[in-house]
Amino acid sequence: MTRLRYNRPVPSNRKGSVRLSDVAAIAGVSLSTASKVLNGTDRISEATRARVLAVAERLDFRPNALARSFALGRSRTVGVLTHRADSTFSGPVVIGAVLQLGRLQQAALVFDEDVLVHREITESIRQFQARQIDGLIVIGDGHERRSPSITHHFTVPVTYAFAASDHPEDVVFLPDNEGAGALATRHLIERGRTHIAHLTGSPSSIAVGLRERGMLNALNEAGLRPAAPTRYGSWGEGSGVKAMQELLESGAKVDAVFCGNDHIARGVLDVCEAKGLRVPQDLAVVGVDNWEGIIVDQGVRRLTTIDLELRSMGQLAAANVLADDRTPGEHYVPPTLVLGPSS
Amino acid sequence: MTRLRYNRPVPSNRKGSVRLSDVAAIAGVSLSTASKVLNGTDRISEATRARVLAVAERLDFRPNALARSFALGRSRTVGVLTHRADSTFSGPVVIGAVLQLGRLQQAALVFDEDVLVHREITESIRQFQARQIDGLIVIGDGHERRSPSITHHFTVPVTYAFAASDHPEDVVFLPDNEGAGALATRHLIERGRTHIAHLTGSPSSIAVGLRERGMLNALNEAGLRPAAPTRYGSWGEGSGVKAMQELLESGAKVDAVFCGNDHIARGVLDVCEAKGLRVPQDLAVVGVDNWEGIIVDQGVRRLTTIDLELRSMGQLAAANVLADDRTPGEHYVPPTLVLGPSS
DNA sequence: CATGGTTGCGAAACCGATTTCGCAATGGCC
DNA sequence: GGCCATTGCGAAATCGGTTTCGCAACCATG
Repeated sequence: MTRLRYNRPVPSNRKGSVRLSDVAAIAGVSLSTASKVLNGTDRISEATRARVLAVAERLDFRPNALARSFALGRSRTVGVLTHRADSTFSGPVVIGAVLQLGRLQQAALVFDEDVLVHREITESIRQFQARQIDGLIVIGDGHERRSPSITHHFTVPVTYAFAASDHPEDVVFLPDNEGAGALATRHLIERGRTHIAHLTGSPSSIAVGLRERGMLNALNEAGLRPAAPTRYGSWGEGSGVKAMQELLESGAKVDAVFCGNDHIARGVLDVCEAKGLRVPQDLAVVGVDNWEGIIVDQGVRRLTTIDLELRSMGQLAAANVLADDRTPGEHYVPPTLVLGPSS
Repeated sequence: MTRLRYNRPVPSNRKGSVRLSDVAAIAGVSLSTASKVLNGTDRISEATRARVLAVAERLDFRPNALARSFALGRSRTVGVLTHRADSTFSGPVVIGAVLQLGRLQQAALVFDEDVLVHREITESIRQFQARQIDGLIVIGDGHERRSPSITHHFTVPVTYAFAASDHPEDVVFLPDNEGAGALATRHLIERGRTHIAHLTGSPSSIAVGLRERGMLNALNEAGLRPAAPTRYGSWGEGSGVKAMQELLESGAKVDAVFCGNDHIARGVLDVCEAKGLRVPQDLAVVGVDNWEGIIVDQGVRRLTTIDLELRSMGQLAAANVLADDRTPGEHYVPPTLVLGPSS
């Protein structure tokens, strides 16, 4: 009767994990052969392949990612450079990017720089280089300024999101403000509205101009014209109240308003309630940003709104930076319509 | 006249980067000595140290992080396991954690699991192990359920945030709901209020119970009692409207209300406006969540509110998982008071 | 049968750091 | 002067994979 052979773990490792050499030894092949089998490179006979795979499976072999990275020179880590990631709108972009990276088995090394110094090598850039990142995602703050291009500091792909870069060959993902304006307007037209006004924020904002253009395009397609001159203001609820009151006082015939954001739209709703205007029967209202979607889980949705798909933008940027075909230039992320009771 | 010696790069590397061996060769020391100088280990004469450091500086030597990780067996990567990271409240926690990790030069490998199967080895866990993460942060969804403890699957530290684990020795960071209730109430008392009511969400929520207790404690300290029985409801604005109307109809004397969240508080504000109650003179209002702070950049703040500091929670969890002293048990993140015009 | 190409696999170099161990020189002490 | 401990430094092993190169066996072709 033979002595029971206990299930002694195979490796004599420091961490007790199974190494490729363990697999090779047990399968009776060389290290190189085992490696080739696992990676599918080079020609290997079907018999050997099967044997190695079986042993690897049995030992639950998991290649040491650190050794692999070292040998390949690829870190499976992507740098993410944010510009005030704690701002309201950047958050979803960062989350979208980081989650997508996770799905692609890539770690994210996220640095938040207060200022992006133009074309200068910052400490963050040096860190990224030292860490041998496989790619870099630069996430802006969604404002109008172009980010300084830092692509030339890297040999790995760099993708920009939520702020244009100042180099035309860079790959950039941006919200489609023009599309948002068109989407909102077409929706209102489909709902039978023909007298549509635009109440929005600061006229100096490029985004405002683009949404305006999108709206005008959609109106033109339908042979319509704006029901009233666009009213500019600030981005707060109070501004929406004021703009709506003035619009009503102007006596213009209006059956729908496209609002620059959801705050303004809320202000409009408040005025409607105060004045006894029924929404959407008397006036349809569409906002932008979908923050009811962000904030409200249990709350009641009051608004139809345009979601600029910031999370998708981060997701697309992450997928892009690791992709093979990266078309240079600015890519616009299609917005979506979120239906609510206001239209 | 000697020929000009061009600034030929030193290394014969594949990536053209400076290796430690380059530094050592030029400084005229061995690889090991150079390594010891750079890491401060072992005894080295001042002269050699200075020489090596000077050369390293001159060549702009940056150690290859991949080789370093491999040799040390530490990946400088922390796993982050989220449970629906796109939910409203988890987002800030994830952002806080990821940014803090970046500050600590650690990459984040973020996996989002739809379900955390109790104590089972999921594919995510296997991936984390294969990637040799240096630590793991488990971020819950802020709901009441305890996350299943997965600490035993890892040899590296595991820290939980935003959901208790079901193992008492785990390190857990949670919002301080009791503290939030107390903070809000003390603030109202300091403002001279003595008739304080509580309008909140579902009575089955543990968070609600804790906030209630915090409020009662603070009232007791001041020798006060609630101005009215707590009114429960849902978490939406409509619920706040209803509760406030009922409170007024009940005839109770009330000069302040503590609301379960900012939606409810908004509903209360609306009722006040409709009934001609001045805020804060006739009625002070405090909410919870500070979503005006999250959402509004330009908007006008209407509410005083309690910020549960979710971002800080992520930050603390990240710092903790890499720290040396990790006290087991549940740690409560102190909430902050955000002053607004409603109190 | 000679030749040349293909197939299957292994030995060894390599990636770039850290770390162990040992040697020689130096210094202190009796 | 003799002995031992300390100091300063280098040779070589190590981490665990990937990859190059070459060898031997086999096959097909003329």
